Amino acid sequence: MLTTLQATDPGSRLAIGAVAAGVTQMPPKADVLGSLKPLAAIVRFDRDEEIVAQGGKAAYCYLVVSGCVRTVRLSEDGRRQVGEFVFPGELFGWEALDAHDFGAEAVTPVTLHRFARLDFDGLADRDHGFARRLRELTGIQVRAGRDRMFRLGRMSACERVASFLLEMTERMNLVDRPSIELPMCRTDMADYLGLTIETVCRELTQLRRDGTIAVERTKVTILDRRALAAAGCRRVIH
Amino acid sequence: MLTTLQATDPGSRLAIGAVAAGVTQMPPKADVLGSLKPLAAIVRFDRDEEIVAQGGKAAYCYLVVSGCVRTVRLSEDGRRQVGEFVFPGELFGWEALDAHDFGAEAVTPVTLHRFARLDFDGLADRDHGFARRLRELTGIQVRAGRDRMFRLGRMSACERVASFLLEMTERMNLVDRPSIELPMCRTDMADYLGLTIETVCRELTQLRRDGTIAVERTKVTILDRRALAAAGCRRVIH
DNA sequence: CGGACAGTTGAGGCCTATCAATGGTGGTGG
DNA sequence: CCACCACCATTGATAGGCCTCAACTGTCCG
Repeated sequence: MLTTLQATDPGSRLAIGAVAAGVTQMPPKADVLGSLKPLAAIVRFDRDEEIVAQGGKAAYCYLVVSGCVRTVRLSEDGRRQVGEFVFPGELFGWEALDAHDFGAEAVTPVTLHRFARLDFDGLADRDHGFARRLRELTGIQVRAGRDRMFRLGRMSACERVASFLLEMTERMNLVDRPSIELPMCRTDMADYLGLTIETVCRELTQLRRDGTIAVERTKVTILDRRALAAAGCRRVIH
Repeated sequence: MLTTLQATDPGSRLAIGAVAAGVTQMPPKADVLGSLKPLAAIVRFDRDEEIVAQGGKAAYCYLVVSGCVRTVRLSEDGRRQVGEFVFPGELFGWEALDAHDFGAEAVTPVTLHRFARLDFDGLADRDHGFARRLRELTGIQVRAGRDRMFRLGRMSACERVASFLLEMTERMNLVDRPSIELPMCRTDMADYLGLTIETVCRELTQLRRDGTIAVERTKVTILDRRALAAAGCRRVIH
């Protein structure tokens, strides 16, 4: 509406287009926490272990050192939504209010730095740079959330899966490499994308048959990145 | 956040349940901006007027004084996603990075306070309280985004519409009153909920036939709040 | 009055969920 | 070492929810 999309130079238009197409922004692997590190406890969790409980008191937040974490919400009737996957160098749990609205679980064995939220806020009060980077991080997180909103609200299954694969290559810093090892199982992918496992499988198969990717269990090789980026338009004819 | 709200009493667990059911949290109508107000410019926009362009440079952010604003993303093929509706007392545009990933348009005639992002950041540097409230606001925004994510990814059309109506009564501070005047048209609702206008209509009709609500154009009266809260389970049998 | 527009309702089709069965892999214990 | 089991992934058949296309109504406004 009101498409006076005036201007904003041609470039930015394209950039947004890319985002809308599912290429989500990647958080900078900044050491946001520099001066906080001495206060960190190192904690480890096994695969599928619960790190924070949904509804649990938000006493700590975490920085992923190695491995992969998922945040999850489970509704009473068993429906499950994965909020996000968290990769090394990224934070989670710091934006909670009093309680964690999403739980967190280890997708793979993980090593984490754990910070007391009190220390966290204290540092933000003392250190403007830290507070500023925190606000920047906020922007990144909110933006990522909006990308996912578009994906869930307006993308077909095929597009969701294709954009997911592209997102993962970015998130895992493997843009230049064709092959990625997905840490999460199909169920996690499905609950992240708002689909069923079966549909995720079928779309992967479809992309494989098209010669766009190769799949063997958790390893996905992107054979044709351009086609993957364009994927999904096949079925959505407007 | 971290505001010694550490009273994770039994209630908070329930609260999460309610959130998962689609009752989103309402941002506090705090005057977050106290000391910034002198720097604000007052701006007005007519219905459907563009306030910030999608992809536009993020020079300003806004506080809604009166009226309602929607944030929108438009993809190249015309698909549209409404990111959020912004009501009086709430901010938008402050979390942008370099450019606005969503545009903003006036749903109704609106009056806004406009702030330069630079002033905004400057104040955050000087005023810990402001910075802290900003972080708190972040948490609220991220949480609301997650609620919508669950809605878009895991809720049926009926549930989405029902939870939307409940969200609006909360957002507009009309929880106690049965009748609300929705400021937005069906198209906006549909693009917010990831549905089509027709489906939104049909679900409203269904709720009306059930005796749960009464509808006349933009005015919706909630006849049976309990039934509305439970709505949608009808079609999702697990 | 007529035209534009938002909202509503109906018919039909597609996309995705559901139900079900099979194949493959890893772990465990005989 | 291999049988067995549990679990994940894949594929097929079918059903159903939501979208698409279309027609109609009511309202506003020139």
